[in-house]
Amino acid sequence: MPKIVDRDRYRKELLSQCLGLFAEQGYGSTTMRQIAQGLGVSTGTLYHYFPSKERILEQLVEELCEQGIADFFAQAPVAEAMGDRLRVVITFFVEHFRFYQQQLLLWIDFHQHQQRKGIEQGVLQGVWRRTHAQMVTYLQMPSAQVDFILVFMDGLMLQCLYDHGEGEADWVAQQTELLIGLLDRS
Amino acid sequence: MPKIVDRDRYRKELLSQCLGLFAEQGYGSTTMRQIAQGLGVSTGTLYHYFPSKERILEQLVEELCEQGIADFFAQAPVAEAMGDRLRVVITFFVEHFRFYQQQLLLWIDFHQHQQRKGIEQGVLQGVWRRTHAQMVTYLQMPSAQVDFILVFMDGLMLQCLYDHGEGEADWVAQQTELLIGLLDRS
Amino acid sequence: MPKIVDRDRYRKELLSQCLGLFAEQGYGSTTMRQIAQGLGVSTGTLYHYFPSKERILEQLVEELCEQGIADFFAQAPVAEAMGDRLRVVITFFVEHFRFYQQQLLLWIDFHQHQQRKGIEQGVLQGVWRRTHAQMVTYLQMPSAQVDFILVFMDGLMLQCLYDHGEGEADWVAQQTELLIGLLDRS
Amino acid sequence: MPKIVDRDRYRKELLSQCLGLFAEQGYGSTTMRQIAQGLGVSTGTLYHYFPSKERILEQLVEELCEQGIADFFAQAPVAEAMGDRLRVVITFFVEHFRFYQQQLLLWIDFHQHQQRKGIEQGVLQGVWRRTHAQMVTYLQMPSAQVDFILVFMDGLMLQCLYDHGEGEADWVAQQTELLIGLLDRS
DNA sequence: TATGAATGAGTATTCATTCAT
DNA sequence: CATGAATGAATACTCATTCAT
Repeated sequence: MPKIVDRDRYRKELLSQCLGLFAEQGYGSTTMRQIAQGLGVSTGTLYHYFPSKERILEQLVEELCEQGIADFFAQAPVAEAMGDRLRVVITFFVEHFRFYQQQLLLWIDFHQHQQRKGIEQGVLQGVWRRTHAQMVTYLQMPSAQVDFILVFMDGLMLQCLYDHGEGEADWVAQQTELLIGLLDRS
Repeated sequence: MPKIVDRDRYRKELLSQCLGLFAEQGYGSTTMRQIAQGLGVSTGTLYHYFPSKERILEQLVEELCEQGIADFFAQAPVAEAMGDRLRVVITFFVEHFRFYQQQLLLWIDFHQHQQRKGIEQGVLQGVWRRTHAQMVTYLQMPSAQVDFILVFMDGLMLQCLYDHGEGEADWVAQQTELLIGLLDRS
Repeated sequence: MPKIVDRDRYRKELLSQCLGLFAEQGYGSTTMRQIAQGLGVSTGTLYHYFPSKERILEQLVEELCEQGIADFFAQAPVAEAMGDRLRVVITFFVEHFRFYQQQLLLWIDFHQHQQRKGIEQGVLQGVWRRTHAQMVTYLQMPSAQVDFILVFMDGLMLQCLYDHGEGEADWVAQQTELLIGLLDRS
Repeated sequence: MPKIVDRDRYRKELLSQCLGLFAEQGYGSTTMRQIAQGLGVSTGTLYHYFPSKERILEQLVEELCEQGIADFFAQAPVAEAMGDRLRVVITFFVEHFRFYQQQLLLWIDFHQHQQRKGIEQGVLQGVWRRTHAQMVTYLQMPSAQVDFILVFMDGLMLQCLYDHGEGEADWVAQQTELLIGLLDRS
């Protein structure tokens, strides 16, 4: 039994390292050899833990969904004022910016992968809806406004992909403040 | 099999059709054969117009940059009130939603492609900055607010990628109204 | 009728220019486009005069055979002394050194081409035998010695392929003198 | 499917088998598939040992240079009389006739390959010069005469390419005897 | 369990050949 | 006749996957 736990733990460890690789190169342009090299193992070992390249992508998405917002609630304090709760969300988001950015890119790859295979986009839809529902619960704001916030944060990650090298943190702070300001006033 | 007279015109025609293909499958997962098939030509013809798959991506990005926002200004009426101008922008954006969405996906692919080749991200940075500058000119709003609008629209395109099948138009309308409302009040 | 003569004359003209191309790059590594470019015509025109790449090689070999030693006899004076006749041969050979060198390379290509197609080497054998016979007639020397001379000249062309850039002429003169000297003494 | 232990040894083994293939068909007309088939491996394995077709040719030439005349000296007895030493050389040459013939053809291919790439012919020049120098040392004959011998042997290999099927051995013997006779008398 | 050599189907690219103009 | 765009089979090369060690 402990053997299996270890194996699974290692598998997840490898999996999490794949996120960066896929985000950087794109799933389709990343070879199994590159992945193996990136993880510091041989291709043979890679195939011990994952049956195929396809399954790496799929398991990675599944894994991230499980985690997902869970991490946030495990740590997010309950705040009285809505403004405070919004700040909590944004602070958390900013602190894990790279991670969410990589996750975003992964979802795009996964989306294209599903499309290629002619599969319905149910998985990502589910992720998005669960995330949305949980944010509504936490923020206690109208659904449309929560959407607005999430959409904005997606856009923020995208923009940071190809611009704002040095001044990125400042720019993100400026933009998030703008968001908070606008929502406060409403 | 008619002899093409305007070689460059035809090249651009082919190029523009590549956008949809790359957006759907991702650059790395789209084969030259698929591209050729999608364009209704043979692989040989494809190579008659483009020296390599890589150059298709690069030329496509270059081509879209030239066009870029130019299309918008060619058609956008000058409005007195700032609110009207914002509506003009958003209406234009919504009307060309699919196109901008595909362009967004292409830029992500291009970004990863550049990263793979160890090239600086100057091209996309330039595109973004020019777009920003032109929107500032048109909207006559503070730079930060223009950023906010563009970021939001990016996020919108992303979200529509994997959700909102039927009710997409409504949802987009709701969200853009929210944006306009928030900015109006400020 | 004159039309045909013209066409044929032009075909031979093109053909003769192919010799240099094949000799330089090798038949297998020379593309039809390179040939066309080298001849200053389009690939379409090339196919007006030759049905296939293969046939260019074959026609070229055939053409050269017809010419072959004929050119020599058309010009070679009849000399009394055997030594003089040998000098005539060698002088002629040296004067057309590049041509014979290219022809040599062509024959090697042709030899490999025939082998690839599983064809007997009768053509080249025939060329060689006719050449030999004619040289015996002209030089009036024993068959074995004529062979010796021809073999030596083949070797000379080969060596000059990859050495003796500047001092080639001198070296060839030295070696041919050595040949004449050795044969004289016998 | 045994796991190869000595990677470099195996590489050289494969390499040496390429000589015959290139000599028979010519480098440009030999496909990687044919090579793989000829070596009894898959194309994948071929690329596991060689980065490109081009490099096979280049490595093959390099490898043969290293060996080169070394093999001769490893076995050649020291003879007193110059005539005896010449016989040793010629005997060795005749015994390895096919090998030298194939090497000759390879060098022609390599020469054309270098020319195609616009590279100076230094490699082959070097080989030839080293060979020449070593033969001068062994034979203790004047440089010009050694050249004469080597040139003659080159020519001999060439002639045997497209003639003398059955009676080849006899003819070679006759011609080499003629060479020895001529040089003896001088 | 881990390795990396081996495989061959699949990918990008080339090239002899055709054909509408 | 001449052209060069178009074709697709063939070529060089890659890469996910397997398997002996």
